[in-house]
Amino acid sequence: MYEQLRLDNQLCFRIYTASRMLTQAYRPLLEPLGLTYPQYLVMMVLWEKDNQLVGDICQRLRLDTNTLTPMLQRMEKEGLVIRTRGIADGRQTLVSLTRKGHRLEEQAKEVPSCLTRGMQDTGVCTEDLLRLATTLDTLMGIMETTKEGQH
Amino acid sequence: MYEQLRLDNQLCFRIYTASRMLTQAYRPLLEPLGLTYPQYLVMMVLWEKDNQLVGDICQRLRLDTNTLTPMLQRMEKEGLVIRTRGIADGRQTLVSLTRKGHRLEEQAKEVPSCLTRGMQDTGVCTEDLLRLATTLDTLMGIMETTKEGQH
DNA sequence: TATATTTGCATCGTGTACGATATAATTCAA
DNA sequence: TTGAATTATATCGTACACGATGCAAATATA
Repeated sequence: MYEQLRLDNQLCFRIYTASRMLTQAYRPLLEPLGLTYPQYLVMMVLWEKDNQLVGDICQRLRLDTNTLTPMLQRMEKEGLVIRTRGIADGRQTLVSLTRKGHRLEEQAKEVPSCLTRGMQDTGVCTEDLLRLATTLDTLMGIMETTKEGQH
Repeated sequence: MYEQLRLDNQLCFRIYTASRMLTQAYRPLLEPLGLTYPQYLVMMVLWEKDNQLVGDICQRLRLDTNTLTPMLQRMEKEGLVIRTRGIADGRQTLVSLTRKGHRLEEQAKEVPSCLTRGMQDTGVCTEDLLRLATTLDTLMGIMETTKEGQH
């Protein structure tokens, strides 16, 4: 029995599980909006700035086109976005919000607080969560650079 | 523009991205073993204790049978585990390591240190990572209880 | 003890993730 | 300027995740 292979010693398993649990926590809040969690992320990117290229969204969410293209196609079918071929550069695809997609922001703005409310008075202080965010940013920065080192 | 909908303010997005990046970091280490990251988790559970029920593994990894059953079937086809119907209780399925599955532990024991080595001298101290783990545990504990409150 | 309920697992359908490959538009180079 | 590399997306195949449903074995109940 190797100590380093114990599940409880795996930071990665914690992050993996926390990620799934958070997505599940979002589900009941996003279902009324007709969004999955990854789609909600795309919408946040577009609410921040409309009319973005597929590549822009890829960069922002750190997802590749092989994940985003089908997702955007589903969102287009749902009437949330429109995909138009680039005029200047014919290879590009521009993603824009529809009126429906824009309106959804009003409903979505309640989602974050709904999720946070459930965590009030439960022992996690804001300070802990800020530190969590900072450490994750550091960790991701490292993984970003070590990944590049492999090329 | 609602401040609470800014992507950079989303703790969940950080955890979601960190989880994907970590899985990607594991990939080149696990590929020689013929394992995906979720399969590696199953193997860790079985290396800790052989001959476990599907339900035991589900509980440990917080995954449902609709995820694990197909995964275990693939692993059985790869010759890593054997699934046998429970004798005492005919509904149960017992998952056991094959000789090949056992042997894999010897190779796998190098994986965690390989991953950690790349992070040496990069600014994240062990203390930060321990705090990260603690906060995540607290967070998951909260989500566990608030989820139950919905029933 | 016959039937209703529960339990443990499997199956199905949809939506991500992601490596690999394809394709068309653009740019580079000879 | 024409063919070769590059770039921006798209498509394909495989493997998760997970809600919903199915099913047989076990248990509870009348």
